[in-house]
Amino acid sequence: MGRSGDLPRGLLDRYRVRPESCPDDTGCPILHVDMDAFYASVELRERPELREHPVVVAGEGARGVVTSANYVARRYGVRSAMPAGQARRLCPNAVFLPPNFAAYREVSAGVQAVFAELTPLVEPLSLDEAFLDVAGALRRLRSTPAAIGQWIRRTVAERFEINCSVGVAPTKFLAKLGSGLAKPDGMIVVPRGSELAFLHPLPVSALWGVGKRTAEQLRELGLETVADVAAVPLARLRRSIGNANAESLHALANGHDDRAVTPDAPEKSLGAEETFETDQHDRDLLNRELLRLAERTAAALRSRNLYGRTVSIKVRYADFRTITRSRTLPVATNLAREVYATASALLEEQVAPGAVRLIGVRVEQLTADAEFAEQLLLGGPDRGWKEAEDAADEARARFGSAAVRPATLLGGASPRQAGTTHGTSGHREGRSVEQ
DNA sequence: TCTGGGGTCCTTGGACAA
DNA sequence: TCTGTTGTCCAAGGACCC
Repeated sequence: MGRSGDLPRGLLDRYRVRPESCPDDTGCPILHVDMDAFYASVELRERPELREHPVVVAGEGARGVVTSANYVARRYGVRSAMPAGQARRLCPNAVFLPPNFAAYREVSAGVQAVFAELTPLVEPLSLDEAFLDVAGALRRLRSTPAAIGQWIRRTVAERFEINCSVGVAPTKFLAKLGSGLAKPDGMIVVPRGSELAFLHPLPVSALWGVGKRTAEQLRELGLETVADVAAVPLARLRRSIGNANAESLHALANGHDDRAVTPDAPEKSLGAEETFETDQHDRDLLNRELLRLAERTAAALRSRNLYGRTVSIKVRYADFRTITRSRTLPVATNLAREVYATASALLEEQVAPGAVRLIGVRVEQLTADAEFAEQLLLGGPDRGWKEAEDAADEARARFGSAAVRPATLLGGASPRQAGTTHGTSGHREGRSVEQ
């Protein structure tokens, strides 16, 4: 995907792969594969009669947002991350569907399996996109990067009835830009040696890490294009946007990006959050919601055999002001009871009363090393809780997630609308169309 | 228009130890 | 003993990504 919506496509035709021509892909081992309008495309597999209609996948309820829209809906101005109400006004005849993450995960796993047929060097970024490094596979496959890209596009379309776009380049950043610019259903090769010619006409928003705020700051410096950023003295950039951001943008703008494709990056944090259908003042209700979110987060930790040391809560007030408060525990945990106790204490001690629209729990400083935590638990007062939560996980696995719930949650309906809960994958695709 | 949910990374600033 | 420096950890917030 990438942020391709505002990029000058006309300049890029010479990089596009066509049946009759392909740019030189020598020295371009990195592929970025990105599904087109992924969630909407998965939905259309089940509802092919809607293919020519505008279709929008959006969260239900008054506060839902668009997570995906097919290209017909995009012609009406529907964009991902747009409030669903606004999308309805723009395109009243669109078919609105609630997200079905289980289906998206299933298709995503199938697509990942296609990648695995080619190379072990696959780095998934989300359900709908991944980097592949095919350098080591070229000889074995007796192929070229561009031919592999075309094979992926053909195979994914045949097996899953979904189109994808591919960028082929010497670096990850350029491959990702390429796939975004190739959309929909296309492929772009950025030949080695053409990096700067490809990059420099693009607007600063094309750079990885430049969002709305940073783009504004760059504009204040008089920088409009990637070429401008490449030419500005690094010290001037540092003063404006900070050291790390400046160095990263300056390097990217000059075509430098030596990041490798890394298949198994460890997770740094895990969490869950919920936006209420209506703003909530009731502290008891907020506490019950914290318990529900702590349960979800701790179960996610245990399913990955991870423990976390820092518990943080997030509260968004009705005016959208957002605060976070965190506390680091002496010992890492994956027990809902401990996560909840810490979260609840943070709420009581550090969060001022007020109308709350969102509440969340997150666990950070993750480790797979259970030794220290286990030692303290064994024989200690918490040992029974660990066994109880392990048993609860087993029961959920056998009988479903509703099989085991804390007593305080029984009968206490969430103030969210029914059917809006979901798993840990809250990914939205199609940032390219956000503006 | 009125803004979800899951994440990562960076900056700033305070506390504390060496 | 006092002060300054440096490094590390922690906490909070912000920007960004999908």
